[in-house]
Amino acid sequence: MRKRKTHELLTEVELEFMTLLWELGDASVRDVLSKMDKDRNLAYTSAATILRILEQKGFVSSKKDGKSLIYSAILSKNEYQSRLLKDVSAKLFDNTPAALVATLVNDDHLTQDALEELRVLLGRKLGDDSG
Amino acid sequence: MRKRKTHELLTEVELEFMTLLWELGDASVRDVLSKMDKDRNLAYTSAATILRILEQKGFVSSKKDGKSLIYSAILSKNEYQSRLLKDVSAKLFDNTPAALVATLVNDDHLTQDALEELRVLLGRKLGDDSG
DNA sequence: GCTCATCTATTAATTTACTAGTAAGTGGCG
DNA sequence: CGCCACTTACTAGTAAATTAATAGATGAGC
Repeated sequence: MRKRKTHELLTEVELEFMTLLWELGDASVRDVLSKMDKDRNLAYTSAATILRILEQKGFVSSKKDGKSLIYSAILSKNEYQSRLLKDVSAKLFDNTPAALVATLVNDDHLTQDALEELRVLLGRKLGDDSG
Repeated sequence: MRKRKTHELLTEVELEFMTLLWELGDASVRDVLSKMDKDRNLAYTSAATILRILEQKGFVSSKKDGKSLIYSAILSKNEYQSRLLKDVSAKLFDNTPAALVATLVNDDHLTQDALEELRVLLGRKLGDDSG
C-alpha cells in the first residue's frame, strides 16, 4: 500500500496558487484568477476548488466578505522555502545543506556578485554566532 | 525559448530507486530490492516495473546478463542535484540561487562546521576566478 | 419580495503515480 | 531434452492530483 501523504509539501498547482496568494495578500477566487497568465485558461470553479483544498489542508484560511470568500495564506513563503529546502537536502544531499550549496557554487549557478554577497552573509553569520 | 516536454524531474519512488542505483552502480532488480529497507516490503514485480519505467523515461539503461537485466543510471546524481536545484530556484526563489542559499544560512540549517566549509569553498571560488 | 448574476459546494471525469498479480519467456541443470 | 526456479512483460486496480460541470445558496438591485 501507499504511504499516506503528509500534507507538508505543496503540489505543483498548489504552489502556483500559493505564489499568487503570497503576492496578493488577501484575495478572492476572482482576484487570483485575474493575476494568472491569460493563456492559463483555468475555469473559475477549478480555481475555487483548488483554494478550498488549500484551506482543507491548512495552508490558507478564509473569511466571508459579502457573498465571497477572501483567502489568505497561513503558510508563509519563507516558511515554505525553508521547508522545501529541508526536504531537498534530506532526499538528495544526505542531510548536508553545505553539499547543496557546494553544488550551486560549483555549477556556476551563482554570479560573481552573488558569491560576494554570500561571503558577506557568511562572515556576518560566523561573526555573531556565539555557539 | 521552448520548454522541454520530456520528463525531467523524478517522482518520489523514482528518486528512491535512482538513489539506490547511484550507490550500487550496475544492479539487477534483485540487487536493488536487497538494498532497500526490510520494512519497505515492495513486491519483486513492483521493483521490476519501476526500473522498466525509469528506462522508458531515459533515466537508466539496461543490458542483458543471462536471464536478467542489469540496470545502470544514465542520469548522474550530480546532474540531477543540479537540475532539481535549478527547478527549486526558479519556482520558489525567483531564479536567484543566492536567495536560496541565504535562506539556508539564515534558517540555521547549517552547523558551524558547515558554515566554515562554505567559507572555504567560497574563498576558493572567489580566489581562483581567472576571468 | 423577486430576479438574476455570482458565489460556494458537491460530484465526477481524466491523468499520473504506485503497486502487484498473472502470464509468458528463458536459462541452467538433471 | 525437459523441468523448474526465476525473470520480464503485460494488465489491472487504487490513490492522488487536476480540471470542470452541475447544483444549490446568497446577496444586490429593482
